[in-house]
Amino acid sequence: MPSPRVIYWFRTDLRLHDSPALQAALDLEPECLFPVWCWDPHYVYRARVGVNRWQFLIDCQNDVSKSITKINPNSKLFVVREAPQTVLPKLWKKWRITHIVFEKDTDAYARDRDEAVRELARKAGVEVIVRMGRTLYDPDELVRENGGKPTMSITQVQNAGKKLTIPRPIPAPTSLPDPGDTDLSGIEPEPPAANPDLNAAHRNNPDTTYHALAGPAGTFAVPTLDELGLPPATTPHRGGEQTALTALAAILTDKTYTATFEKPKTAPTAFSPQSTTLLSPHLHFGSLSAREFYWRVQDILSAFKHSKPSRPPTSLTGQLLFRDMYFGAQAALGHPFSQSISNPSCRFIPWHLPSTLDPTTARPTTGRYTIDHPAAETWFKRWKAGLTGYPFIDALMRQLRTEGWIHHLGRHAVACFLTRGGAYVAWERGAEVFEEWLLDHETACNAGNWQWVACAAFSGAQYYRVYSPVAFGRKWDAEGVFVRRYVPELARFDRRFVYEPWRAPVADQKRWGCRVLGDGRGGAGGRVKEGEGEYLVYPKPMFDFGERREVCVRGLKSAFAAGLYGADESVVDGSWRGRFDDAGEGPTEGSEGLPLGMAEGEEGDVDVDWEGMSLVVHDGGEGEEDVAPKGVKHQREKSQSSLDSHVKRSKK
DNA sequence: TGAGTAGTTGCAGGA
DNA sequence: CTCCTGCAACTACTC
Repeated sequence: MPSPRVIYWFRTDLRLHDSPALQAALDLEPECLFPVWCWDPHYVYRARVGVNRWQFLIDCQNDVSKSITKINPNSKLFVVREAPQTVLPKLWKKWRITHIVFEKDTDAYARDRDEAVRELARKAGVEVIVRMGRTLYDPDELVRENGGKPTMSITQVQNAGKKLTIPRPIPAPTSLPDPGDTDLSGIEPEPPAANPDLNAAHRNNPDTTYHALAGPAGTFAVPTLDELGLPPATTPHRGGEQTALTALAAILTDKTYTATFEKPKTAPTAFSPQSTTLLSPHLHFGSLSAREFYWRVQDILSAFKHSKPSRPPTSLTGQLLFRDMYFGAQAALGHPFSQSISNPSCRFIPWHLPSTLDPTTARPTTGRYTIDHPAAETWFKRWKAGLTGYPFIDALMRQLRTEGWIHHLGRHAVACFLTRGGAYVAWERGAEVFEEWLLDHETACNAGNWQWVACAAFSGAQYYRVYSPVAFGRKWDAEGVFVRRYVPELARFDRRFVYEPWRAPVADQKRWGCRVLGDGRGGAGGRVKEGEGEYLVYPKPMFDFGERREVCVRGLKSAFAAGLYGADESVVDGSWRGRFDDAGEGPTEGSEGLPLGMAEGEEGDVDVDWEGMSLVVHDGGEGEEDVAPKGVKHQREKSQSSLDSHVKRSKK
């Protein structure tokens, strides 16, 4: 029996600590170990990945490569620039590989990819070894213990979890075998088709990462943003296992914070520092193991005697259980989990801007949607641009775009506003924007949380509980420090008006340097001349929130009464229209409609553009300055005194 | 079984 | 600061 020659295939497990799959590779006692990353065109062109998430991925790859080299100077992360489905068989042959080892991934695309690789390995006589390390539980086992059903509530996860164990973390290896000869001569590269490129809008230059299989210098180097044709990242949040472990250690040093953490009590307006751990991007890329996080928190809880520790679901460990819940839901439902139509657990609600489905696959891979309602299209564009005219919403959207992370409750506020609490736009439109901009984008968690907030699935049923774009932010940050930081146009506004600047008298607006005018087309940082003065411009609210709230609640009420789900025949074939009357918001033109995904109408593109997209609001040589007024504390403060009925509520 | 209760994260007003 | 109520009223879970 010859000694094993092993490819360890890194994917979303960019770490050396607590990697059961890496351990399994080492347990083979291989003659040589090739740590490989396949630069997958699916991620480069077909997933929505903004520049900040690319930066985070590259950080993680460089860090894990450095860590490998530290243990064995002859080794590193070998980035091979081709699809795994085509390049791995060539590597097996060339490098005389006997085994391929990787971490299990239950994402819908990953399952398809890995199944293809397994089949190719079988044909090539290469043994495949897979271990789960991405979540607390193996999602398939969690589903099995949940009666084979998708995990749709935290109670189900907790009950199913009782029959399973969360493995203790395993230490990082202290030695790694040499890789073998990594010669690629004779291998025919197969560069991918770049079209469609869902990330084309981000690129200044064409992507060149596929020009050579082992990179421009033939060194298997991690590609750069420059090679991707992308401008520099704007996020301050950085990736890498070392960064993650340092951040985790710093958090756990504060035992009271760790043991008494209650998510709903953390402020979405805190930004320096933020009120939560910001470890989610590391969980996504695997630069931190969820199990390592879980057990290190759990051990602190066990020893904590000062006061009552928090418990799931609000505690830190509870946050990890929610992650497993979404993974379990996706593991059971597959591709339909991240879409509305054909998703059996997603309540059907006739949102505006529905996805255009690919007729052959019934999946929304077209990247397009139907503009059934022109105003909704404008609302969606303004929401994405951070120009809704509601400062709290705009601050969050600008923070999301520039930094790649916003607090969970901030995500709720903007998601509610786009869907059931304002614009009545399909949650998939919002999920696509989050996919593009979030560092921690995780298909399962993103699709799941959007369905939750939109009241389409999970615990989301109390649709009459609507986040106010004015009151919610003010509850946490009465001074508006957060809004002033991310919407600097309003930096000088009085605290009474910073969440609703359109109410400020014109004389005050002028005194504070910003006029509330128009619909945002001038963009953030636009200016207007009036008389002697020149002022910044911030848009008026794009709709009356009180009115929209009423319309949305009525729409949800009729959708709940109809009781339809995404996989119902009438939803898939379009005959659902007959079940709604015009009282509900939505495309309700009667029973004549085409199937929803193929509805007629002008088509929109997900890469919306709005002139206000330039978010950097520095102007005329003043340079960057901290826009938060000096001396303002940014703790949680409450104001109940100045609520002069923020937006009128109309009863139609 | 069916009634009662709880549900990580609403708002406004009040004690 | 916490807790309560009315608003209108959904679903899952428990016993």
